[in-house]
Amino acid sequence: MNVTIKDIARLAGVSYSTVSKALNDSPLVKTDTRRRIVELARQLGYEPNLAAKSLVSRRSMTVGVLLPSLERVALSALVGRINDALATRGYEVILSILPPTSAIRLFQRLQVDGIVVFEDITPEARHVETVTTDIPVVSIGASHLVGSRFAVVDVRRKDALREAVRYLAGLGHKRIAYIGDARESDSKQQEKVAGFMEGAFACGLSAGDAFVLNSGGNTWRHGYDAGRRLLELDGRPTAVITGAFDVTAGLLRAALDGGLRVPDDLSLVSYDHIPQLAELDVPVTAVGAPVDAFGERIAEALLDIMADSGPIRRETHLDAVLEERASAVRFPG
Amino acid sequence: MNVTIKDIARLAGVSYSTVSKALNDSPLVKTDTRRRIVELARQLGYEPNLAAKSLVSRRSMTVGVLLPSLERVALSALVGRINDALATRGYEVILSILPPTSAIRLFQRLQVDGIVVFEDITPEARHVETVTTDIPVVSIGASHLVGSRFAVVDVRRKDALREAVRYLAGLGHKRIAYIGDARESDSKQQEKVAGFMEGAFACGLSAGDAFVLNSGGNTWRHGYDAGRRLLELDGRPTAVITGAFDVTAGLLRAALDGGLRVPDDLSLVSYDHIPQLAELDVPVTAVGAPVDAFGERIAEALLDIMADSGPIRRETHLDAVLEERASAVRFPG
DNA sequence: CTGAAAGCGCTTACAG
DNA sequence: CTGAAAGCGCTTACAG
Repeated sequence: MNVTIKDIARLAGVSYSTVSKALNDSPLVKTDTRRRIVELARQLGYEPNLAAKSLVSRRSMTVGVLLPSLERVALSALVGRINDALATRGYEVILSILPPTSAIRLFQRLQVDGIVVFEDITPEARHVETVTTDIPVVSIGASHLVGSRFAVVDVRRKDALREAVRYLAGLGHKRIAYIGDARESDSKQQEKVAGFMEGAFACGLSAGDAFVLNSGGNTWRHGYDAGRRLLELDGRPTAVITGAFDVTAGLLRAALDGGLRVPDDLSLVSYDHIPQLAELDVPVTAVGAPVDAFGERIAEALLDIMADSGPIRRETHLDAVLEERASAVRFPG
Repeated sequence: MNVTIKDIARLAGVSYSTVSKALNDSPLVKTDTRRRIVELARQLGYEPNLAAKSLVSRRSMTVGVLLPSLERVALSALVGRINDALATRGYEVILSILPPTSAIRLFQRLQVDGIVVFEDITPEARHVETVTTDIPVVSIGASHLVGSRFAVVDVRRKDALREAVRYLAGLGHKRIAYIGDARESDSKQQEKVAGFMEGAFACGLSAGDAFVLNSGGNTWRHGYDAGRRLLELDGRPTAVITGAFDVTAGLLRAALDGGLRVPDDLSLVSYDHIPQLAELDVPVTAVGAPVDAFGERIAEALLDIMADSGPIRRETHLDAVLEERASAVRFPG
């Protein structure tokens, strides 16, 4: 059997309510007593029973994160940040890879205080039956979940892509390609494509000079494959904007393997704003919401709606930031 | 506020203990009453409070899985199987990517009934302080966790690799390479290398004819990179054994991209026994513990030690199975 | 500053 | 077959 506050109380010769207070840093207990109790708890390897705590306090101090997989680097990074941000506020984070409906049900039973949903990777999930819940939910982008206490935190993707085009055009590039997942089923990917097109139009590029190469997905291998196709292209662009970190990594590898010099032969700007972009073979210029801020804002949004007990809906859109690195230069370089 | 059994009881005009029994399919309650209560619960969207359940029943019906990431396909597949196997027995599975010490502490607080640990991917974790727990733990391979109720479930990797060599030698191949993560820090990878060497020795291959190409890691890109190196090799092997699914996928792509025909120019056998191997560009012969059985055995081992209340330690080693597919043929083909 | 009491939502003997 | 009671481990007014 596990150690309980009653065990500690018996050994310390106090009542167990005093132990409870001591362990929760209540000012109501004498410093001396508290120290003794805390030390005893440590020695006994006491871990509070979250079930009991949550039952009486009506909060579990637990947040559930529903995610499709950890296959994308940028996603793993973001989950890590969310975890850190919530841990700072004393929340535990648990993950589930169950289908949305089951995951939400599990989270309800566990009485989590909040839920974070990544819709991003599973467009199929849209077909899943709608789940309604009173638990505060933060969704990254839109969601099929209908909650009465609901926030969307998202990145201004369009602006990000527009900014990337403007930046490269400003460096004198006239032929620019967007390479990323351009499947129509995923609205977020479509936003990036739209932003790219708008940016190209605004910069006076013609349809022939600014074009989209659909990688068909956002993994390393999609990027690598797209990179190989890029190498064989007639009239290769002088600059490329990639739609996600893993695509960038794969494409960069393909380009370097193919004998292309980056940035000399090809300038590169990547969507996703994570430190890993600086650690690639060539440090890559990033555009997007910086992951630290992104994770922080997700955590904040969740804590916000958790603090509020009434129904609430809000949206936060993070501004894109472009961070210059060595991967893009003036053309002709 | 969420719906509780008291709410249901009031609306149904019965005591809440009757509701509890009805909802738990107790034979002590009249079929008629039960049906009425169950229907009412459904209508109200009742979800049982796991905290309360776990507090009184002393079991949470929850299993924690501690994993470093979901980056490897074979690992994701295995986690999925474990989840299914445990769900069948009524257990919920929650994941954590916290550092081992923190994850175990969280699982203790959540009062999970069992823990599954994947040591595999993080050799660094060995340096982490040892964690002792009374919660039943199943580790895939050895672990730095010291529990009093502990089981190891693992694959006979050596045998698997030996079998792969024997199979290819039996097909007439004389030059065979093992390509996979051969870093010395990871004992599991070392086992595969050792099995390969033993198999080569037993089949009478010389050191020049059977060699190891260290991919330096087990991801797709490690496999792809190794595949490119393979293409440039003088005296290329006629058959290759790869050490993990993602390595196989990357290497196969590199080989096909490089103009090599599989299996005509190169026979291929992959470690890891997952259905995804059949879905690659060329269906690949697998050797290892079939993932269904693997997941099932992990779940069984955990349920076993969970059923037993005393201290217990046991090891299960799964036999490797070789499943023939189109990727390997007789040499000269 | 400390302790006794009530109660969180549930299950499970026990009595009827 | 149904209900009243005790209790799981904890927190939190409330009394002292």
